[in-house]
Amino acid sequence: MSVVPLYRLDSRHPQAQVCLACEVRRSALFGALDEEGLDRIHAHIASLELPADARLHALGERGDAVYTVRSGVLRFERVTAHGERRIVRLAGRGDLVGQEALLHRAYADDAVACTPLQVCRIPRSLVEHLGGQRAELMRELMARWQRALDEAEAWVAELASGPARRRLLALLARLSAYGEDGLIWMPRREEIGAMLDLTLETASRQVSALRRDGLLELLPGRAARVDAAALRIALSR
Amino acid sequence: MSVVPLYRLDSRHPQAQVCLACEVRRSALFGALDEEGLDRIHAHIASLELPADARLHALGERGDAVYTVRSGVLRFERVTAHGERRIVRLAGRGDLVGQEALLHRAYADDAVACTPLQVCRIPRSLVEHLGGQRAELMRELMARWQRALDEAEAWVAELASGPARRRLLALLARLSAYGEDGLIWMPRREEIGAMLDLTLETASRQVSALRRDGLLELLPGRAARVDAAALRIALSR
DNA sequence: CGAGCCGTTGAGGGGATTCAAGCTCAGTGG
DNA sequence: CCACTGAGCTTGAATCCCCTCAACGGCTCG
Repeated sequence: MSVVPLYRLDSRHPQAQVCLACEVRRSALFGALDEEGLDRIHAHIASLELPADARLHALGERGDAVYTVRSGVLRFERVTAHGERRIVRLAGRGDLVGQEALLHRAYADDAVACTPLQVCRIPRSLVEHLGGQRAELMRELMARWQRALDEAEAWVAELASGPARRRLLALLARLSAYGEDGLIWMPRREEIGAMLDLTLETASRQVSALRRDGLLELLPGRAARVDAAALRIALSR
Repeated sequence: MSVVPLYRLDSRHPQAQVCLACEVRRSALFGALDEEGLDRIHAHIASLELPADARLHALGERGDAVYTVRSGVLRFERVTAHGERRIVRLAGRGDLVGQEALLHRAYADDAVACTPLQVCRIPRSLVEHLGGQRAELMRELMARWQRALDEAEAWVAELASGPARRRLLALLARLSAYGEDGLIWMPRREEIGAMLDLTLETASRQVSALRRDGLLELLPGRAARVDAAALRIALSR
């Protein structure tokens, strides 16, 4: 895990320059702050880069920071009462990760990078400090909480029901939303199983079927290209 | 839907008396407020009672209030991209419902009473007004958001995976948490199907099997009694 | 009393799992 | 250089669980 401290990149507005220039500013947590607000953020935010399969935080751990995703995809995993690993949610650019830290609570699941990941680490103390003064920040926080809830509910509705083929199609549709023009992160078969509640063999068979149908093209290095138009058609019946 | 306005129950502390006396105060949204804080809440909170199967709010609707559950169980429903109704989450005493209203957003799902339901209706304006002054209220709000997220993730992990019998056992375990000493709300078979992604026939067969095993006893009027000890044992293998 | 809703149970078929073998490919070391 | 190894993926065959289609019973209500 490589850490890039963001302070002192500019002597006058140390963090401000970085956050203003941030590629995800409009969708990021501090997008709600004006320049003056950003000016108060000094050396508190750090940019992290994680390789794929690295863990951002662990279930049961008590953290003191939340993260916003600048680029990449990450997954939230838990172990069920019966000892099976299940992936319960994904997050991508602009999403907030590890909100439990704001409540002084242990993280509810493992957060693991799917792709190489860039995140901003925001200490709880900073949020608490700014939160008191800036109502927009609280609003933005609540909006992100709601987005996560929505994602989790949509997961139940779309990815956890119906036959295997449709579940996989729905998963590819979600992954497409994180990628660019059809280029997606392609999970391992065992991971597909953990997301859709299938065995890895069934996942493999379904992937093969979509490849035969020309809907999906596997690329080297855990990537793939999906035919967005064909995907929509396949999903609609 | 019967509405009981809560103002003027006491001339000096109109709402305060009610909220202080509230049976769920410790776990309710305004439990974080002290007496002085409660004193500022005048005629703004109303107590509602809904019969079973009544809708508290509808998907797509823009509301201007959130609700806290005082008693009863309610469910959140959505229609999938393929037109099937799915139940994605449950809420019970102390849970917050309709948070989308705080963000000026449309509700993300239907909220329907499972049992006769008592809720407090809290206007958005009240939360906005108090939220600026009282940081504890914001904390309490965030905690409830996180609880909902946790519930949704647990739903994915526990109720949406494994064989039908285990899913039903997991569902009964959750329902037991809402009820008292084994007395639970017993969903219709079709509703069990909508929660666990099963057909109503399969749900019925599994219910029958649990009855034969002495784990579950059906009572008149959509109620049932579960053997908590036997349930734990059955779940653990 | 018939209509409709809800629940139960049966028979048959289909889709997912299980068990198993073989494949590709990258890394390792003889 | 190439066999050796192990991880990930694919495919086949048999089994099993759940779905589909169907019939029927209890109950409420017009």
